[in-house]
Amino acid sequence: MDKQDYLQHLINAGEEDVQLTPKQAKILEAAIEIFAEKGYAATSTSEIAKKAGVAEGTIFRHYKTKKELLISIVTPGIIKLTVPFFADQFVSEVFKERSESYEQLLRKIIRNRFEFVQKNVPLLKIIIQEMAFHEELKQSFQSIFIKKIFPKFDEAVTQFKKDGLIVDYPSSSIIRFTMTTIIGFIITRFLILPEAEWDDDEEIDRTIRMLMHGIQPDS
Amino acid sequence: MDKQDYLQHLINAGEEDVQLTPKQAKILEAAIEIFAEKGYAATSTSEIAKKAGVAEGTIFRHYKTKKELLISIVTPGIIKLTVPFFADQFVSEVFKERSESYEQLLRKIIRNRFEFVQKNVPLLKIIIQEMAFHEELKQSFQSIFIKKIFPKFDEAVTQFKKDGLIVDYPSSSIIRFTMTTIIGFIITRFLILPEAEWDDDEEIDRTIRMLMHGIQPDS
DNA sequence: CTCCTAAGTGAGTGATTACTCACTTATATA
DNA sequence: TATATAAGTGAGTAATCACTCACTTAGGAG
Repeated sequence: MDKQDYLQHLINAGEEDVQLTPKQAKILEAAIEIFAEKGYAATSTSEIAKKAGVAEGTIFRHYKTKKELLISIVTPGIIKLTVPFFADQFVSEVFKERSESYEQLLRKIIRNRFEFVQKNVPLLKIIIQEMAFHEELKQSFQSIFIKKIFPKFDEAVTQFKKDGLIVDYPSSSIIRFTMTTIIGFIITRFLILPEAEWDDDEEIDRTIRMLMHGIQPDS
Repeated sequence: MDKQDYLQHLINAGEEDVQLTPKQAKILEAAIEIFAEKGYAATSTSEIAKKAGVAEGTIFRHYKTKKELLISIVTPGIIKLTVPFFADQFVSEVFKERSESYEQLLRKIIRNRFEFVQKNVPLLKIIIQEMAFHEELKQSFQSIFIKKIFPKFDEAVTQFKKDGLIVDYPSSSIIRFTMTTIIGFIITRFLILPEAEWDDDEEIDRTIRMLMHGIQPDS
């Protein structure tokens, strides 16, 4: 597989849940739940089988190893988490419509990813946890980030800087600050303090406003 | 143990490395390294013993269980990570010297924690990873945050708001934004992209400036 | 009905696991 | 010097692990 095909292959992986046996779907469902709760290494295949209501051998009929099961969960998960940045219309088009501001773009991104994470909290937990320990997963993500997300972000930021709409710092710093703000909010909202009372619309709005204007009073 | 003593007991835990046997120190050292690299659940006690150069039984002479070994690493780690917010002079005094701004306070915090993390990257990895799976650890941290960190932060933010030096949003939003910015930077710097080229002084300065003034151009 | 293949099963296996225990060695105190 | 206590050891153990395999069941093609 050459490098051109690599990302396409990854993307296709996002749709591979089409031809799943009912029992295979149950296995994935159970594995996601338990991996998220206890972590991959602390989860036994017998436990997954029990929760999925299948024999332990059935897991290995579909996945050669326990690790292959993890990968078949996380890799499509990474795709789905980052796919808005793949879709050409998402960043580039928004960026081309000059009427729209960087602030508008950020609002779209944060709302879009907020809703995705809301529906996929356990998946996000697994991705964050297991990327730290499995080199292949980290590299899948890094590859996507470097080839797809960063260039588009960079294109937009560079243009907005040129137009004098955002501050003239290095793009890498602006992108890092932007992403940690958005990701930090989403992680706080769903992983760290999911049970606090959140006015989501208000908080998204304030987060973007602080990102754009900082925490000094309006001048 | 009543609740008053609880935090004091946690703080004392930070100094318990005084009366350590040489072999016990080796065990802790080895465990920190391997836990950080492979995760607690994927690490065997035989592996720790081997790396520490001791017999496996020696580990259980000092720690009743493998989990007790983890706790005796992470709990003091949490203390050391958060202790600047305990120390009365750190936040409150800075806040009382009105000549100093919120920006100055943030610079002190970010520099101080930057240097601590720099010297304790594996420890930070373990804390982040294992808090997700061990309820006691999560609660230790939450207890410290709610009782010690948040109130002092809140006191400072409220005063600065009153003085018109920072924007009049809810303190919880300002604190969340401030913390995700600082933590996001430190995690990016040491865990996500440790091998990138960083001009640390410049980047700390820009991070605080973006935090204070946002990413719109200077007005 | 006869193949064929894929899906599903669960008892079985060798390796590894956290932890124990009877024992030795070292240190301190009386 | 005698004695007690703590530190250190490593062979041993029951439990659990990921994975295998001979087998059954189901469904579709000829």
